[in-house]
Amino acid sequence: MLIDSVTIIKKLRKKQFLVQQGELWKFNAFVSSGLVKTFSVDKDGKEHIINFSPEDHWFGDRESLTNGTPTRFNIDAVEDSEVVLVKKEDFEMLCSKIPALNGLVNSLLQKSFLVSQNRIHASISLTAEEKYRNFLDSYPYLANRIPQHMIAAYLGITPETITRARRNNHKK
Amino acid sequence: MLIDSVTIIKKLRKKQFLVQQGELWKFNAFVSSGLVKTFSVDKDGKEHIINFSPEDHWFGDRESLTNGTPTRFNIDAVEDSEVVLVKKEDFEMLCSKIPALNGLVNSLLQKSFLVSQNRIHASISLTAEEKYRNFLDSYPYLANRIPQHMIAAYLGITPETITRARRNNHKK
DNA sequence: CGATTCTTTGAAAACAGTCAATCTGTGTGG
DNA sequence: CCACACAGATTGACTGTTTTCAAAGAATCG
Repeated sequence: MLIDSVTIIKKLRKKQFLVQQGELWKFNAFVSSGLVKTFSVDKDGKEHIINFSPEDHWFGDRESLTNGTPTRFNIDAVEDSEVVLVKKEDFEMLCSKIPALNGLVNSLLQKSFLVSQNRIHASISLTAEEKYRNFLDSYPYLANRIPQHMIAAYLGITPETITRARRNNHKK
Repeated sequence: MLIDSVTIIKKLRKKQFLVQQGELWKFNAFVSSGLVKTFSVDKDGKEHIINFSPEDHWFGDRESLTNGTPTRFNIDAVEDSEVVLVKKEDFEMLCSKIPALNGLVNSLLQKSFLVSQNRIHASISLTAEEKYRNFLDSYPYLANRIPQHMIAAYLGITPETITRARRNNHKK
């Protein structure tokens, strides 16, 4: 089958890297099961999480993919996962043979953009506590799959602050 | 001409609203001259700026446009501006008559997404001072057109913090 | 279990926000 | 052209939130 011939199935164990900063990223990627995260590591060794991608979500570094520049991010598995990779050229070939794919890509891109915009809005208008509660509201199905320190790294706050936010929330 | 027949030219004076929260946003919009900003106002009356759009940039609320929901944002003019509006239906008509437009839309969307992602990354990994310097580096041509308190509202920090960042920076 | 990873706690320090007053510059109307 | 008003920027003192650090406590997993 056409699609099968260009897909690469890859199993990742928890904590296994799919790509590391400095490498080139050449795929459109899809999580068929599990959960992967995209993150950077700063000079102090701290992780900053750009994105969580659970099953049925597309992911990858569009910047590296589009511009051919080395990626600034790492991608690894939060849980044991299975991902499907399609090389950029193969994906473009698919798009030309299956025009409807373009619409799909477009709507995914649009959704990603809206999600990003909401995250920005939360990021500039909420307190640390509110950011955490907002995360729980937005991703209730993820909250219990992701360790607290990773949620902290995603929100740009510390794990301790989350602990304290929970304590406060409990009292209410 | 085809395009002329569907464009609406609108002049905005500084501080004039183009749309306010709660209304429906039905356009694809382009700044031909000047500078507009998209922002929310919270319960304390504080502005949070989602985006600055200078000349030659597209803007609008894609969420309201796509989903037909009332917009959560306001858009007004930072400087006297001229904007070009194309109604959603007209724009779709143009897209069907000029297929190349779809590619343009897609690449604009992709660019917006990458910009958003960088902003998120800055937002979760930098200190207030670093965010300000990063803004100056990223948008040197905007920094002197936008009052400091608006840059603060864009970065999610206070104008006073920017003043102090400048003072520190000067000493170096 | 034993080891690792994750979370919680408390105390201190750093950071950024708030508030109120002052200073600066700009533009407008008399 | 001046004077005044207004918006924006700066300052300093203070407050409050968040981070940092180190230690101890859960929880999880091989």
